[in-house]
Amino acid sequence: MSAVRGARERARTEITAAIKDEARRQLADQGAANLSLRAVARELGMVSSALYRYFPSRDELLTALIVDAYDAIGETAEAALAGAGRAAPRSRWVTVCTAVRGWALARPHEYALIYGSPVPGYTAPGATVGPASRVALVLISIVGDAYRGDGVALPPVPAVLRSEADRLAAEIAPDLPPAAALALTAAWAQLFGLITFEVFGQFKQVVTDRDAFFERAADGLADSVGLLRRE
Amino acid sequence: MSAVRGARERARTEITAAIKDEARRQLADQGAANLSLRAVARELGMVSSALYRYFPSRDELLTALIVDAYDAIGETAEAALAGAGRAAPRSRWVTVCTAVRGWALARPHEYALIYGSPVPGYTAPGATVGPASRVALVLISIVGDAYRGDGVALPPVPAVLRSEADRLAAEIAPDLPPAAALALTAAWAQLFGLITFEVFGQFKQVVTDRDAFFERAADGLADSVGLLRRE
DNA sequence: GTCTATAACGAGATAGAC
DNA sequence: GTCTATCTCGTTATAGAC
Repeated sequence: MSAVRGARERARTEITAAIKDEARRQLADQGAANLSLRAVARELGMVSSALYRYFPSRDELLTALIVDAYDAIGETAEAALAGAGRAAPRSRWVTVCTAVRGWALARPHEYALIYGSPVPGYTAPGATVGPASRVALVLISIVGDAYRGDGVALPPVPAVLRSEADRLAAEIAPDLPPAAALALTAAWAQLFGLITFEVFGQFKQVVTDRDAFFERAADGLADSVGLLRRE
Repeated sequence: MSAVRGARERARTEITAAIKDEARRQLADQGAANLSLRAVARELGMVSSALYRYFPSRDELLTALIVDAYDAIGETAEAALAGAGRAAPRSRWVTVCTAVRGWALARPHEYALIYGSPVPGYTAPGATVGPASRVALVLISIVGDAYRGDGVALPPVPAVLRSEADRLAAEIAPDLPPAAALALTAAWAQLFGLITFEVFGQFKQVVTDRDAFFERAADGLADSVGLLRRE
């Protein structure tokens, strides 16, 4: 009984994975807006109605792909942080940024799914919020370490942003000073600006040595969140 | 004779504009990937083949929309710069950044067309390159002014990026020091990172006072390109 | 010459009967 | 699950109105 249950579960997992793999393949040449359950089914030799046993709608399949992508890029960031060991916060920052960029360049279509244009007619459910924040949490932890260590220098928060900065710090990083939480939020968006421009081709005929360029820019972002340069 | 020619020209211009307007409307609820010549024609009471008198293909229509969008955001930046008069470079920088952001927030779908995910199966022709650089040119001119004025402070360029920075400066801003050209390119991408996160909803439930947040972040970008803070 | 309309192609999606 | 009839699409050829 439980062996049967186990085999069934295993088959279900495998088929679910196959569906997502095929859907990811179609993301590449059709785009998320044109993801079609029927086409996925056809390519897998199934009939479209069979897919509904695994994903109740196209939107649910999309959500699964989005969650997977956020998880994958988040894991990449976490692994890079773990691999950076006891390096200085500034060095860990650059390592993590570079790893995130590497993931994006290797999987441009999955990157576009989570950081590109919203899919028309689709609104992300709450289930995507957690996975979506994993990269940010890694960045927060690095800056948090720095605040318990070397010390950090940041310009003061202007009066109009005092309450915003307080709220931000309270919600995302209670152990960070408000000025750092504010700077971190901006740096987070700016990091993905660099990656997006590269992945989406805006640097074509502009930046040639993109590895070095990115590392330098990520280093600059470390400045903006107050991570001290190694003496 | 020339009056007839004039009337024809006028009609042609009007219809071309109507086609683009309708296409833009469809961008909003269908997305660029699903822009349909037939649907545009139908909505305009024309037959699809008639559209080919105005746009030789669907991709050419897309290109026209992209060029229009780049031109519009570029003109917005140029107008903001002109309106900023003789203010300090740092203040002009923030003004231009804010104007660009304002355009993007007012026209999220056109923004997505030019700074969002690439349209599958479409490759932008060379004609988009010029309009695409107008915002960057405005930013370059501001920093250029600062270099002829107050003076600027930037960290030195690392050895690996020396030639990249030299080439960048030579190509985009011959009157700027290489370090500034490098920093400007990064700030350019980072600026659109901030805007993209806001337009695409990544700041939802994260940043609440987005006006003040953006102004502060744009101010930080001014730092990163070496514009001096007003004493 | 400039335009619009009709009709058609090949490909693909979709809805429903079976 | 399968089949079919009916939709969509981009694009082209062609004919005729102004």
